[in-house]
Amino acid sequence: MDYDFKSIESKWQAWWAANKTFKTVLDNSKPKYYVLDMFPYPSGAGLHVGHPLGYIASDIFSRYKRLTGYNVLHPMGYDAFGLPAEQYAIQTGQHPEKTTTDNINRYRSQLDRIGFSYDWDREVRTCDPGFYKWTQWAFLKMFDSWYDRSMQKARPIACLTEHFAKEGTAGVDAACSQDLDFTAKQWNAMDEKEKSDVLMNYRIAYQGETSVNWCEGLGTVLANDEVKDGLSVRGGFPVEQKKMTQWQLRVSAYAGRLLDSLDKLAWTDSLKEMQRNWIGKSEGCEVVFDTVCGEKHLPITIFTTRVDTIFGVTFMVLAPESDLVGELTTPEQAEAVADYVKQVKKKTERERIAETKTVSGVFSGSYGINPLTGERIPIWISEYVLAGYGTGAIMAVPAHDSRDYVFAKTFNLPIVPIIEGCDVSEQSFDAKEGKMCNSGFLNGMDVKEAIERAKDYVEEKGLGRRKTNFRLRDAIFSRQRYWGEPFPIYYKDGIPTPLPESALPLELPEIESFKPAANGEPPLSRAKDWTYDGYPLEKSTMPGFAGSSAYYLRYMDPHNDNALVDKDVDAYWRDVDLYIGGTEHATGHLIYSRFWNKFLYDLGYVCEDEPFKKLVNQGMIQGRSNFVYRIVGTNTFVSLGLKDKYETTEIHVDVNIVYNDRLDLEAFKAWRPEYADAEFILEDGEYICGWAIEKMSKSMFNVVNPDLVCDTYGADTLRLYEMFLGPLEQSKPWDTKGIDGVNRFLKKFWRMFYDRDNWLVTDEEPTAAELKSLHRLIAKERADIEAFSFNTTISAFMIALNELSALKCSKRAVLEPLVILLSPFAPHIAEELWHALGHEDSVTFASFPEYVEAYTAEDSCTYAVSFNGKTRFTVDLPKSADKDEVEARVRSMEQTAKYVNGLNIIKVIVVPGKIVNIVVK
RNA sequence: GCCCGAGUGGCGGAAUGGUAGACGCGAUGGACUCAAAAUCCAUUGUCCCUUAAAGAUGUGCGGGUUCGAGUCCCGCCUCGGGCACCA
Repeated sequence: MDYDFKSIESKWQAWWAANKTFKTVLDNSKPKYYVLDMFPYPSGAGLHVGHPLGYIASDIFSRYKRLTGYNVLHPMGYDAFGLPAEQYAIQTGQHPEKTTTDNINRYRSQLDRIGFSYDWDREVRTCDPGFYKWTQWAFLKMFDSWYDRSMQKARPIACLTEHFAKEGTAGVDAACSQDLDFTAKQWNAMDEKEKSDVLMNYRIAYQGETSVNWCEGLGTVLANDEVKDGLSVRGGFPVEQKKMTQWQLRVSAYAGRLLDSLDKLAWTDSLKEMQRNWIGKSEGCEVVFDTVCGEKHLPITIFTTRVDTIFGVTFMVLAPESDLVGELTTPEQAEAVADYVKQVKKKTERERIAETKTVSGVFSGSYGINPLTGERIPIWISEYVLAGYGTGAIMAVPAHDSRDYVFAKTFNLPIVPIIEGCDVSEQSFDAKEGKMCNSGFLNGMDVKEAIERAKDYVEEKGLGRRKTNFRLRDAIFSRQRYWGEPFPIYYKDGIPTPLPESALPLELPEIESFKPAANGEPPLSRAKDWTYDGYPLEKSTMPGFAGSSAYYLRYMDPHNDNALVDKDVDAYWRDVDLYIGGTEHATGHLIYSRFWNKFLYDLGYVCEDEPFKKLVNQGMIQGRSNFVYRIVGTNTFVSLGLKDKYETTEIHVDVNIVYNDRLDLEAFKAWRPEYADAEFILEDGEYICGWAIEKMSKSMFNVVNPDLVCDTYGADTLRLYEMFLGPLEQSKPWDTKGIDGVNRFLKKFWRMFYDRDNWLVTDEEPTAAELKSLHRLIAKERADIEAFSFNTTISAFMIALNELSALKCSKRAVLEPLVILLSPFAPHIAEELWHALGHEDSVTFASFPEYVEAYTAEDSCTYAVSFNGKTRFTVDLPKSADKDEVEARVRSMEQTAKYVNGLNIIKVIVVPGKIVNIVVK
């Protein structure tokens, strides 16, 4: 009987589905293990071989964990709201729900062919009202919460209103958009609208005016991570800065905690570093500078991390968007300033990025007073200072900051060095090292010491205070789109009012066209009766990251209609033990999800404050494109090795008609009508194609569909091969070159059991050599899987199989454990053989075999053998050997005899466990 | 510019500081076959050499530590990724 993967794979896939083999239930008698994949956005293109890479790895790990006694939660679902479906809807008029469902079905059938052990009863779709009910619910909770900085947690807004009614803002330390100051009396005198406006300043989900990335092409605002180089990531439309009122999430309130708890996560250092950079903590100082604008005095606050350089301040700079610009511009400069501000506003984000090297700015006409020296310094306005960071105003120290330096050089402002011996004639001295000079009481101090001393001084004299700033901004949470979660908010007399929980889910209404409505209004303004209780409902929808922020919690309890997740269920599954996905979500989903989880944790809805304990980033699978070379002006194609003899054009050719870089000529002729009468110049009778590593995409004709691999080699081979390709984390090109190797391995494995029509397995006792192979493999597999080194696990399997097949070992006592060992990697063939061995239950429920120390122990250590101090060779000797035994062994070795041939051994020195030195003459 | 990560045969890639190149692909030779496919066996870093033995050399470059370095340290080069006026 041959290894017939087709019938085996479809048979067991059907059997698993019928028996619900992978159904997971809460089981307090077993330890839990939660393995999660980043759920896919079901795009119209379907899966290519790169997508399943992480899914295969997580599936192997899930199956392995089940074999080692864990109750494993391993679910899958779809991130189904989003722009592409909507763009497609706008172009074709098809309802996004329909295309999304179609795409999901396609994904599902592709996933099913690979033999994943998902519990499909737990599937979630973010566009399903039963799911987005809980996205909306979480939003309502955020709307109804504020962040108490003194307690470092989110609390119900009711606590805050109570406090306001009694004491006003006194004693409130809240994360807010703007520092407010009012008394209880003032608060109590406010009307509904005023109170609503005040509370917006504190809510965790709030509405506020902000400078947003407006994308005209898409008709919506975008988050920073949806914009790259001034273009939208989806669609590549230009993006400009615009002030708009938008729903936002006060993610910035959590910046400190998001940063601190990174330390306890088992994520890669590079990913943690990315998040650290994104959060961007900088510890410094706010300092108040008095300013003189004509007759007017106006104190302005700046932020700096280098207070120590305050004696080197020679000017100040305001961001063009800063409110202070208006206040500090003198009449003489008014026109110049207005021109400049107008000019800056006109520029798109893209142009601003492109022009970072050119320096621009204008003098405001006002002066600041250095609080330490009393010196009068000019105040400038320049776009190199950002309105959104710090206070939008800086003190400039050109001698020790490269940006200030360039500015000073351009506008001829003085440069005063305050660190001994530094040369600032060509460039600034930015390093935090050296001794201070020209700096009053700081003179002679080391820079690091001076920073601390200066901060103390500023605080003692009441000139400012220590301050930690973060780069992390609040997340803009509304999108002017249709295909997303509606906000559970209506406007009662203009006051944003939350829907009652009982009204959730607020379902997306049907509309006729998905285009933005007139004057930039969101598509939902086309909906009839988009009202609640007679009042208009919010018309924007939530962004893509809303639905993906807490989906891992919903998998725990997907059918619960009364809670996002039941308390007891959450207490069992707790958090994701292993999360597998790409690095592209480092500063998007993975930040928002952590924020969302911490918020739910603060309110007591979940029991862990971090959602993803361990995170593994699978690399990207790149495409390997193939080229043919057409001789210019002909329909003749020349093979790679001969192409330099002709003038040729390089043309992408479908990789599916190329095998090991050899072109299938007939398939090529059939590929496109214009090639039907193509002619070829071959080398050695073959057409060799050129190749290049590129992104896997339709336009490069390098997309490899996993279905095709399943057809030709089977899912087990696909799974093994994707893992065998190299380390999981590494990006690598898809190249089918080596796939025959793992396929051969499976065939060979099969032949241990079947020889044509004969069942070979016997009940004989295995020999010591056979047991050695088996037990070494078990030990290796356990260690390697735990370390996510799947490629070496497969190598070890191949070695063991070669050894055992050389021994013609078809003994049940050896093969049965081998089947279990193979089952995480190649579940179909393992299931087939497991049943052939007489088991009725799935191999899923078997136990991972134990290894016996005696067969696996490494009991030798390596000695370096040297002659007169020069090492000649090394030798492995038993660890147990004593000094004399080692000496005797080494003296008797053939190699020793070779090196001392014709010489006398004077003395042998043995350093236990390390060196044997033989002194010769 | 700043912060990570990586450089090993024809290729993908292995190597707790201890025989570099495991395992796989490819290639070459052979067995089986009318033939092919499949399968099996052998060889396969480079150089010197007709071949072999034997040797030399060899993990991006230059130094260092060590009896011993792909691995650790210092200084470069190249490639990949992230951030990018964040004061």
